[in-house]
Amino acid sequence: MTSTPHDRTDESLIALHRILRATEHYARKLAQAAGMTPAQLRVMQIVDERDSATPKTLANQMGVSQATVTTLVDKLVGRGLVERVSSQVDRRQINVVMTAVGRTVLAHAPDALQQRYVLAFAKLADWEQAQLVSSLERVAFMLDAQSLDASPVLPTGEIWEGTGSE
Amino acid sequence: MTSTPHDRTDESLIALHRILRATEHYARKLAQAAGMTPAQLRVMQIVDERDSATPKTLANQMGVSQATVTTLVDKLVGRGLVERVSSQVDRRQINVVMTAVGRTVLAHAPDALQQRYVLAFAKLADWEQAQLVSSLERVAFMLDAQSLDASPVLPTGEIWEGTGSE
DNA sequence: GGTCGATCATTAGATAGTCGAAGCATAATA
DNA sequence: TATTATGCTTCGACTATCTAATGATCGACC
Repeated sequence: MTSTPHDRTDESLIALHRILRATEHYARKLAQAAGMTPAQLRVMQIVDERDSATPKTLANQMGVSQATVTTLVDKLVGRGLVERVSSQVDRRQINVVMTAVGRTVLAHAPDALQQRYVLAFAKLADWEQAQLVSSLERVAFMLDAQSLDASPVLPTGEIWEGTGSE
Repeated sequence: MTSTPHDRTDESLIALHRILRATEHYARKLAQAAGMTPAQLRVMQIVDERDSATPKTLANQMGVSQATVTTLVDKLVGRGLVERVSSQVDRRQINVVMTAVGRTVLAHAPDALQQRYVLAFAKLADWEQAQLVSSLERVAFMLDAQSLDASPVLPTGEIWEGTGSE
C-alpha cells in the first residue's frame, strides 16, 4: 500500500487539476464581479503591472494574437478603463495605459482567490512556506520549460537567463 | 536577503501564475492538434474518465451552463466523436458516451504537457516526489476549499458571505 | 390514475473571444 | 529615395458562453 511512483504521479496530476479548475472557475466569477470578462480583466492586470504595454506585449503575455488584443482593448477603451497613447519613440507602437477610472475599478475588484490564498499562505509556518514555494517553482519549471515560445521577440540571449535555468 | 513572508507569498503566486499560463497555453495547442477546441477536448476527457456523463454532470464539472454543454456536445456528435444515449432509468437524462472514433482521436492526442511533466516527475527522487505531491495538494486545498463547485445551484446560505462584501 | 410542480435537456437569440488574412502607417535600411 | 520589415487595426468567420423560453419526463399528492 505504500504509494508507488506511479501513484504519486497521478496524485500530483490530480492536485494540479484541482488547482487549475479552482483558478479558472474563479477567474470567471471575479471578472463578472468586476463587470468585465476574464480576458479583459487579464489585459487590465497586465497593463497595471507594467504601467503600460503595447498590444504586441499583451499578445505575447496572454498567448493570443494581436488581432484579439485589439478587440479587447477596444472594449476597455469604450468603457474608459484604459487609453491608447502613441509612443513617442516609435510611432508605430501604441501604449495601452490605465485611466484613473480603470485603476479604481481594478482596485475595487480585489482578487478574492488570491486574497484567500494569501491569507492561508500567511498562516503557514516558515518552513512550510519555503517548501511550498520551492515545490511550485519546480512544477512551474517542469511545465513551461519548453514553452518559452511566449518570447518570440528575443533572438538574442537576454532576460531569460536568470529564469529559465534553475 | 532573507526572504520575508511577503516575498514568499509573491514568489508562490508568481510560480502559480506560471503554472497556469503554461497549462492554458498548452490546452490551446493540444486541442488544436487534436482538431478540436479546448472546451470540446475537456468534454471528451471527462466523458472518457467516467465512461459516460450527463450534460448536467458535464456542466457542473466544467463550471459552465447546460446550454453551453449542449452546443459542445452537438459539435462532437457532428464529428462522430461522442454519442447521445437516452438513459433507461430516467428518460429525461441523456448519457454522453464515447464512440470508437472518439476514443481513437483522444488516444492519438496525447497530452504533451502531461507527457513532459510525467517524465520530469519520474526523474525526481522519491522524497522529492512525496514533497511535491504534498505541496500541490496543500495549494489545491487552499485554493478550492471554498469553491466546492459541485454545488453551482445554492440558493440557500450563499457561501459567499466571506467574499462578497468589501 | 390524473394533475401539478420540479428537473433535465434543448432551442433561440445575443454578446464576447478568437483567429487568419489583408490593409495601413511608420521605421530601418540599402 | 525606394524597399523591406514591423506594429497595429480592420474584416469576415467561427466558437464559447449566457439567459430565457420550450418540451419532455419524473415524483408526489389527491
